[in-house]
Amino acid sequence: MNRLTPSPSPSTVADTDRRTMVLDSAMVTFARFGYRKTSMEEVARAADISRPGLYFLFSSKDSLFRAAVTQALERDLAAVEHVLADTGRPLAERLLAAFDQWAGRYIGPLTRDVAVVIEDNPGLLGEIVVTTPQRFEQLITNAIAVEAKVEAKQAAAGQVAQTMISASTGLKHQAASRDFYLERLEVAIDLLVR
Amino acid sequence: MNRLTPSPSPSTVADTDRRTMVLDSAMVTFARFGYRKTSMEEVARAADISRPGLYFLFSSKDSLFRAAVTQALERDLAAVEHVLADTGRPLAERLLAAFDQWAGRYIGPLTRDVAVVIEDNPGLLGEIVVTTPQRFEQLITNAIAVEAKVEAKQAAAGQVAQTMISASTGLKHQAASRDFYLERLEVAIDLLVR
DNA sequence: ACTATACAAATCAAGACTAGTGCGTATAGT
DNA sequence: ACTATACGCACTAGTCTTGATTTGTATAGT
Repeated sequence: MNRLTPSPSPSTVADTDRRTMVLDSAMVTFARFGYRKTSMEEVARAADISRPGLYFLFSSKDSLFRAAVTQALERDLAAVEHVLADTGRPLAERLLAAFDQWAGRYIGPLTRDVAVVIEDNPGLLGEIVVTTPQRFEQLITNAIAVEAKVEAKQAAAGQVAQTMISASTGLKHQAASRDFYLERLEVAIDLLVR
Repeated sequence: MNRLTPSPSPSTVADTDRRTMVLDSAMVTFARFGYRKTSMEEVARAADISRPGLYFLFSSKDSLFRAAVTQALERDLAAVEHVLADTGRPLAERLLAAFDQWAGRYIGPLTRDVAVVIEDNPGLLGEIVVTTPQRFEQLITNAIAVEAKVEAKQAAAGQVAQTMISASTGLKHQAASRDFYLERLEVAIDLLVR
């Protein structure tokens, strides 16, 4: 029906890039001012297109926001998957990098707003905000279970993953900087997968 | 000068109890409606004294709130200390009980408000809200260090304590019920002090 | 060592009104 | 496959007034 299904038209690739780029700048704008105080005018200006043009790409402010957040989360999850797949590196190292992609990069003074605007609008976003963390947990659990040699440790992989995620969540609230978050989380990971 | 210094008068004990009881009901009222929307009239009514009588005991709304929060935190910390001191019980068990006193009991639908009203008014409360958690961390660290037989584990006691607190903080945000919090934290503690 | 009553001053909630902003759509043009 | 312009509708922000609360204190009484 539209660009969600790949079409043979020659401009499809360019169109997809357009949407992607618009969603990127939209996410930044939403993060900066919050959902409510961000106008479609501002999003359009940031994306360097007209406001009606924006409505041509996204049917409403809601759906634009959902699409922007979905893209961001999906991208993060893909990065997490990619980092964890590099079995050449030690497990602890991969886990730290995975958590950094998932949460660490949203801790600084500016980037924090991204996490905030997502957590502030669960009603608008629907199930994405609950399913994506679940998929993240599954990825972490698998990465730990695969590495575990003893059976007992394999069974505990889920518990280790959950504890690690709780520690990460706590640190997200305690940490003022990405570096602080990473330092503390590295310690936590070492304690939990040793 | 006043009741902060023990006086030889025969009514001193009764006075202290009065203040204590007033502070208890005040804390409940503040938690229920928030600091701003709680009137001195309501606090007085809940404590079953007159409003001028309340001003006789506490010079202002600010100082009443500070005193109420301080007493609650101090009591929690004392309970934590007491639980940890019972060296007859296994370490993991004592730690779980300690965290339950510190955070777990403030997770349910009603009790949550206590934690919220404290976190919502850091400006009014001053340094209490930062020093008390530090003292809690110290208590946990000591409890772990004392138990550790190997030197290496003693050195890591601080790291274990910090990780445990981060997990607890994360769980406080993830958990809807006290039971969920306790189940997950028990797992975390077992993983960290095994 | 309080209670009951009262009071000035400050703060706050409610209502009404106005001006402005923003969403979604339509239309004409390129 | 868009841009430019415009329009109706809803909603929000700001302003003002008015009435009610609330704070802190004072005073008289027990």
